[in-house]
Amino acid sequence: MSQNARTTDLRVRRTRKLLRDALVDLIEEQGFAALKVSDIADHAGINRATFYRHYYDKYDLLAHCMDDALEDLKSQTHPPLAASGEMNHTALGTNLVTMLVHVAENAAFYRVMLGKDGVGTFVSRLRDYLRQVAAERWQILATSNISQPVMPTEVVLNFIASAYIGVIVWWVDHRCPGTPTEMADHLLVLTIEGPYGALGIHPPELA
Amino acid sequence: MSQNARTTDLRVRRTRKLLRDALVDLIEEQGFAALKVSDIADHAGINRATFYRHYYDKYDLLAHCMDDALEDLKSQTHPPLAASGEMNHTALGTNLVTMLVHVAENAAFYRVMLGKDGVGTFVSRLRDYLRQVAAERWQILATSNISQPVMPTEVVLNFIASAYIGVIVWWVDHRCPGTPTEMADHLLVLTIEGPYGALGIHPPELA
Amino acid sequence: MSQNARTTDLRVRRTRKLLRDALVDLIEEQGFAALKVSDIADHAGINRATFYRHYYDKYDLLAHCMDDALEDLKSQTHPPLAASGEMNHTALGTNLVTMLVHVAENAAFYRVMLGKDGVGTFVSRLRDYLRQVAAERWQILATSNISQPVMPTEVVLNFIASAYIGVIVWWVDHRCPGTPTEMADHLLVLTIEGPYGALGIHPPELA
Amino acid sequence: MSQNARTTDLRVRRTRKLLRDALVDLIEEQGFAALKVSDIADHAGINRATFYRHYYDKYDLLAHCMDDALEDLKSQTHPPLAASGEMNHTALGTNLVTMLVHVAENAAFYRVMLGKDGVGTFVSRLRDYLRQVAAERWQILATSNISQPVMPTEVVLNFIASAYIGVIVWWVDHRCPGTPTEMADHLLVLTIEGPYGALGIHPPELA
DNA sequence: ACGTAAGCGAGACGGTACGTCGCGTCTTACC
DNA sequence: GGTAAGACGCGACGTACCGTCTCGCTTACGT
Repeated sequence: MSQNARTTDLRVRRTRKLLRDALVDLIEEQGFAALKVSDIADHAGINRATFYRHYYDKYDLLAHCMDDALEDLKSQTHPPLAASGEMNHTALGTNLVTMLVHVAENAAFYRVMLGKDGVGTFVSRLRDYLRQVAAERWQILATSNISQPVMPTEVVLNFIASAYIGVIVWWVDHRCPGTPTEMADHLLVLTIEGPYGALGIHPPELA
Repeated sequence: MSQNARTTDLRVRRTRKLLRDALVDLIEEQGFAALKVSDIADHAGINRATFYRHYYDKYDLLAHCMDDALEDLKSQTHPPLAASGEMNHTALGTNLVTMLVHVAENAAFYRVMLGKDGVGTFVSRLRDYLRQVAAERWQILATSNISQPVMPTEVVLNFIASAYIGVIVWWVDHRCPGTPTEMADHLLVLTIEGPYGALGIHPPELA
Repeated sequence: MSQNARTTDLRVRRTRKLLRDALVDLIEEQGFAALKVSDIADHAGINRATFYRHYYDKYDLLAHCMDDALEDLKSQTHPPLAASGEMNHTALGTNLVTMLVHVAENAAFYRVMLGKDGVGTFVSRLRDYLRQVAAERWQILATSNISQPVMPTEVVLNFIASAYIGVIVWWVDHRCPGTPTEMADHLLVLTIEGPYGALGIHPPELA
Repeated sequence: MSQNARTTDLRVRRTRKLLRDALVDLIEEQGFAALKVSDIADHAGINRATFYRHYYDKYDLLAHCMDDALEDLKSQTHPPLAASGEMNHTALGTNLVTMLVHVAENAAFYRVMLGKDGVGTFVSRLRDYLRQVAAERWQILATSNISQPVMPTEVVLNFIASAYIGVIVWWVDHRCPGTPTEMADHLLVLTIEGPYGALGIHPPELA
């Protein structure tokens, strides 16, 4: 159960991989809540008792899958800092593209985790991560672009993080139309110019 | 089980109300997944077998609670059409305020349904509703304010709907700071000027 | 529930009769153990709640049916005492015939109560009654026909009582072949000459 | 559930034995009808769910107990055929003794199964067996001892089989007074000379 | 390379919750 | 007052899935 770093036994690694793959397959078919441990074990061609040698329960298995995915995601994105310490707008866009590429590569997984009947916990964790990324970006901008915020920063960060997830959900649900780069552009426009701007609306009088 | 509108028997109505109240109470304490039917029945002071005379299972009970909440929400908001057929910006803001008041009144329910370990289905349904409202709004604006959209409308609608939910989640999780009117203002600013604008950032060059 | 003698209300008498008839009908079809109160009530065309106004449960109803039957049986048989105080062998045979006529008239009831999956309690009660009748007969005979018994009287009485029931069971199970008088003759022969004698076997040496 | 002959798993055999023993104990205390599966499981120190892994319900368990007992009984008695093909009266008596020894050894079981509130099915099965044994005996006698029967053989066989059961019931209910050999003698006398003969009555005139 | 400790399959078991059923009580309305 | 209709508390039912536990067999590892 320990998962202690670098388990080396081939059989163990094989078993765990089979189980994790089975999990994603089955969540897609039936949703996570409906899954039974025996389903997962059967689908993986693994004895049920063996499942318990590696994971406490299906939630534990899921958590490890989420860890893997988020670990992978985090390892590919880096702070958008220019050498000068200023905002590197290119890096910012690059990060978005990187993230969307990762999502596209694991489209089945994200569709399953974020969609209707998705896994609330994963949504939460992903949102937290996006918020944190946005916060870091804001930290950098704030130093160079001082201004008085008209609302709590937290509100804006939650707005952005959730909005991004909403777009990602739509994207994977529709089998990732367009390229990651195009989607990243859309997100940047939405972030900088706002939804109205993205729709081409230039509000006349309103505040 | 029939649930046929306007069940008249007082005992039946009483029983169902007790069960629905118990559900919300307990989701708050333990989360929905961890709930047992016997917990709900006990907390409601109802026999477990009686529970099954009214609902198939806890999911059915939950669905009815969601129906009630969304029904309530929808009945309070109305299309922001001016008499002239033009966009009524005042009505638009009023609708937002109305919605937030409703959320604040049912803060416990929304905190529970939308938060970490929330109920994916409810998030979906609420998002669908918000997207639909946004779509209607956009229909009205589109006729009077023609312009070429730079991205699929669907992307923007999902962006907005999810973003609103993200803000609502933050709001109820922090016990609804500020007034509904202030929050509605924030949302309008975020929608019209975008997150950067809301933070007071006026991006120099980026298009 | 009181059953107090001569309940006079016509509706009550009608309800009880319907229920008792329904009981016998249904025991025949499904056996007593498998019966539900609602089955009985339905078959009787009576509301289930009304059933409980008259009987505690199906066992109570059954007990009353058994009481009726045994009451009826007992009221028709009389001690086989001649005026002289001696055994009246004619009366003895007459009693048997009377009993068998009663059984034949209630064949369905006895078949149901005594047969495979019958009601143990009724078998017991009937056996007790037969044993008591046999004991009385023996009392009379014993005074006039002294002899040293070779085994406890109780053994013989149980032998006879059970044997009679066995024959009755066979008789009603085969739809009462022959006349009650013939059966009574058979029983008398079996009782007086014994099974071997009844089969025409005259054992050479034994005993 | 398979019960396939010679289940080899020690745990399975142990569990089934515990359950069967518990059943007999509890029938004695409360009667079969009043027993709950949970009572049996508790008394056996077995989880209720495990009960259902081995038996459909309490009736199934009972049936298996009856099978065991009758199997045991049958395996100990053998046809009373002399080498010459003639009736072996010694073997006949020996069989009776064997049977009564078996009954005495399982007195609790038989008291419970045959007594008041006994199990009708078991009484039936035992009676069928005794009738069959008697029939075989009669087959042998009939060839050597031709005579015209005065009543259907079936009547006599039922008479005997039921009578024997009646005596057995009395015997186990009174904690098996006397020796099996003595009881066997009584039964032989009753069978050959009849109840009147056993009581020392030599009926004067009646034919 | 090979003996041995491990991982594994099979399946019995204790346990908990499920959804159902039938009981017996009660209330309401009708006749 | 007797009855019909039906909600309800209660408790047992039989099932499903969980997580644990042997018990042998097989398989990769370490010397």
